[in-house]
Amino acid sequence: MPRQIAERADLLPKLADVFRTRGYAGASLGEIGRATGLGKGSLYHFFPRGKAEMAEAVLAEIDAWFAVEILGPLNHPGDPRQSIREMCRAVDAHHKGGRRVCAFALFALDDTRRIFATALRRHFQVWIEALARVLVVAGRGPAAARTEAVDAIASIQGAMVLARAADDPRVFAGTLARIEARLLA
Amino acid sequence: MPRQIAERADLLPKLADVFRTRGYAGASLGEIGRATGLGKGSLYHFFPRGKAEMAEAVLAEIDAWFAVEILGPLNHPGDPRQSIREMCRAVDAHHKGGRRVCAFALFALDDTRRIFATALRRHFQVWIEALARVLVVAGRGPAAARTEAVDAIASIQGAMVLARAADDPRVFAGTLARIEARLLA
DNA sequence: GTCTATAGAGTGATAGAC
DNA sequence: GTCTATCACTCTATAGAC
Repeated sequence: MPRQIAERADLLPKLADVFRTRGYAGASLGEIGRATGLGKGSLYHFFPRGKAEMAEAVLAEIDAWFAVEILGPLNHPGDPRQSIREMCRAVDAHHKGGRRVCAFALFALDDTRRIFATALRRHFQVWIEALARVLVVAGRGPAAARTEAVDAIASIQGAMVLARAADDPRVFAGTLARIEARLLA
Repeated sequence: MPRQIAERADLLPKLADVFRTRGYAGASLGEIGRATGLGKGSLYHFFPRGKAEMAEAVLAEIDAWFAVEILGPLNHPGDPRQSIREMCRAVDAHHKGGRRVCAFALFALDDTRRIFATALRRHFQVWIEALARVLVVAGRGPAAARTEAVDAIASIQGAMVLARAADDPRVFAGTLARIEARLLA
């Protein structure tokens, strides 16, 4: 069947699922092949550099989603409180209410982070800076805005850790609600 | 000559190092053998159930350390502010100032968490409850103490994620200092 | 014929189990 | 050390679109 059955873009959500559940080291090509329904030939056709390129593409796609859904509201001029509300709604959607981890957080914790160091650094840096700018518009001083942004984003990541450890997504939802309340205060 | 050169207890710190840097799936027996200087035969002598038993032993050893260094001060009757200060000092030591991840957080994020679900749930639950009790002694209401404990511990975990992503341990130190200040407020 | 998407046998290396 | 299974990956073959 030589006709185009799969497109690279269609593969990315399935790849993301595998990396999110297994981690980078734990995601085997066998599992990836099963999840996508593709043989190794097809996978290497789309991603000539193999697993590393697949994970890069997944991170890039998440970043593209972030640019629209998270950074978009934050960079949009207007009511900073509205930007914060939209960010928190998007964060909840991204994490499926505490049931889905962020691949960036997952990759950051083990030595997978060395492979994707640049993407990891930029992802969180851009987010922190965008949130800090909104907090300045909302009336914080520049230094306080920066630390508050760091702490809010750290809390989001940590809430996912606790929710997964407790096997209870509500831990994430509860913490996210308090983060939003504090940012809006 | 089967003379006893290694003891199981002496292996645990080295095993912990491997699991912390590679993750559970990424930690191979080859790497573990290299780190411990032991052959596979010796490893299976000490841990008949293989890699899973090694990781269990590592988590149990961390929990034992936690019981003394973190839960000890929290459960010790006396000045709650002093308990909080000692907890934060122990947390900083445990994470080597942001340079070392917590194996529980690492295991919680991917599907390794299913293997160690009970240990993960209990680890954070016990910590949250002990910190919440201290906050009640410090004057918070029971519900506020509980949410504040959850948020503080989530922030600690998330600060490690950000510190690793930024490749800058100071991110952890800064956030931990602010967590301590808020708990003491 | 060329190009692209596919399948999968086959590579050596290495995995975990014993 | 020895075992088998599986790893990431390579390569050949092939079927259709042009």
